[in-house]
Amino acid sequence: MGNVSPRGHASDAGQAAEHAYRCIREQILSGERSGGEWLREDGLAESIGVSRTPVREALRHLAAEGLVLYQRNRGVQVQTWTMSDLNEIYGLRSLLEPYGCRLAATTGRADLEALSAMNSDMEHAANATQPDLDRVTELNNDFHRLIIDASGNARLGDLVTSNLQVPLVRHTFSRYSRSSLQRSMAHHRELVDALRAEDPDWAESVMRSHVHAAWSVMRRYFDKSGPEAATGQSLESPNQPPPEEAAAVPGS
Amino acid sequence: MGNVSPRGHASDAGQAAEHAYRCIREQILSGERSGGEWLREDGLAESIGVSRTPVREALRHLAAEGLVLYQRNRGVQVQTWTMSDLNEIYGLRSLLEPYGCRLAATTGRADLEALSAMNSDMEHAANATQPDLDRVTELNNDFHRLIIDASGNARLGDLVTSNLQVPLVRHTFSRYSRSSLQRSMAHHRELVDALRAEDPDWAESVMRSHVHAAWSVMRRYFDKSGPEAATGQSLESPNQPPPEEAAAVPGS
DNA sequence: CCGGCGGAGGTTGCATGCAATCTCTTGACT
DNA sequence: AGTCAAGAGATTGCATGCAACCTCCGCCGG
Repeated sequence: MGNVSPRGHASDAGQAAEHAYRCIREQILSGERSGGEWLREDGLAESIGVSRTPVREALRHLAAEGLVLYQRNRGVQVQTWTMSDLNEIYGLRSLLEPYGCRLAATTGRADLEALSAMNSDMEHAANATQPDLDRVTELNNDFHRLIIDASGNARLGDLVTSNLQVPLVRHTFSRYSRSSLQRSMAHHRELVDALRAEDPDWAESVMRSHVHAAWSVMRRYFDKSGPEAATGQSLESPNQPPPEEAAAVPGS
Repeated sequence: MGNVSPRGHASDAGQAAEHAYRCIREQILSGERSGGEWLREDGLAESIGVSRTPVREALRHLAAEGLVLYQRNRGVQVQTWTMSDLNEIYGLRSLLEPYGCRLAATTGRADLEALSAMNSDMEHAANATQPDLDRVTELNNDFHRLIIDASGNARLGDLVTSNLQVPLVRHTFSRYSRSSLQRSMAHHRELVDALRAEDPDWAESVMRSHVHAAWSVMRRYFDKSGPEAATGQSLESPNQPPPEEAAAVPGS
């Protein structure tokens, strides 16, 4: 992520506010902050080393992105993710990512060399005796980002990264079975081929399959483990505040 | 617009901040503030009657939505809209709105009575000897909003209203020819029928046609008049004769 | 035992003050 | 005349203080 939003509407504020925003966002996305947890302005300000003002701006920004829940005069808490949220987000991603991929195939603006290199690195990291899943995740994000940027529709990239982000995806690959992981890699290779062929239909189809496959993995995992695993609560301290019923919602 | 965002992530802040946000947003969307215009915190604060702090928060929010351009230590200015922006936004709307409409047809959660009533009102307002285009615009927005809300995907509505808004659409109907306006009304009636039939393909198709038709009108107008008209600069004059250029819009 | 009430503690909401940064003008120098 | 530089003015960035509000606990009355 550059210091400026892709389209250049530059929602980055001053240094302190921007720093606070990234810190808090990173903590939420990484699962360091569990769903439902209260984010106190004072505490965050002290831990980040700035005053409350930039922290407030960061929290507002995160609220606009839907990562935190704002409640007037009460504070903000980390958003909790239900099965319904997951379905909403993947439903939209399965629409937008293929669209971006289709556009990228028609513009031919994608850097195929870079994409190929990422895939190689990714496979290397995934197939090692001790797979480096964090590295895989990072490369995967970059891969998707590069394609969506190549679509030429800057708002599309903004939408996906700002409004359709879920903490879970950070640990997505730790939930993939070996075969699912291999299929994901195969999808990536096929995507590059489709882009090279400049075949919009092909590219779109592969990407749609790719997203749906990921969706399936998440759904299965979510069903088994419940929301608390998804929000990172179960990966936290042994004793955490009462889970606040995050309620498994009947799928949409 | 309720005082709470549809999904309930409640990005509404305190009274002053929320009020400032709505004031400024309204000024931008209505075209009262022209593209490129600088928005000074101090001036806005005084005109709204609050201090700079809530104004700053409002501006940050608007920056996240892409309505204003933030530049560090320099200030914010109203976003300028190019043909490319228009295409990006309508490209995404032509994807998301039909999707929402499809979902609404499957959930059957749409209030068909209300939609029908809106259509009647809309036609009445449009067919009067002196068409009330502001009223038509308002009803049209409500109509689309209701459908997208009925999709059951709350994020979808958020995305469209928060990230895919353009000042132009406020005056969209003043740019419609009589025949285009009639077609738009016909689309609306057909949409209700498709929803009543609970036919996802039909509903999706009609909505896609509907958005593409609007896109075409905007593109044509934009080409002729240039961006400065789109940002509201040229609409300041007291007398606004409905252009009524008899443009036979090429069907999608 | 249960429900309503009031005060204390804690947290956010907003206003204000000051420092940092940018812009624009003025002036001197080449 | 053109270019560069320095200073004044203006504007944002951030910190802090105080008021408003919410929550929670203890207390009283039924």
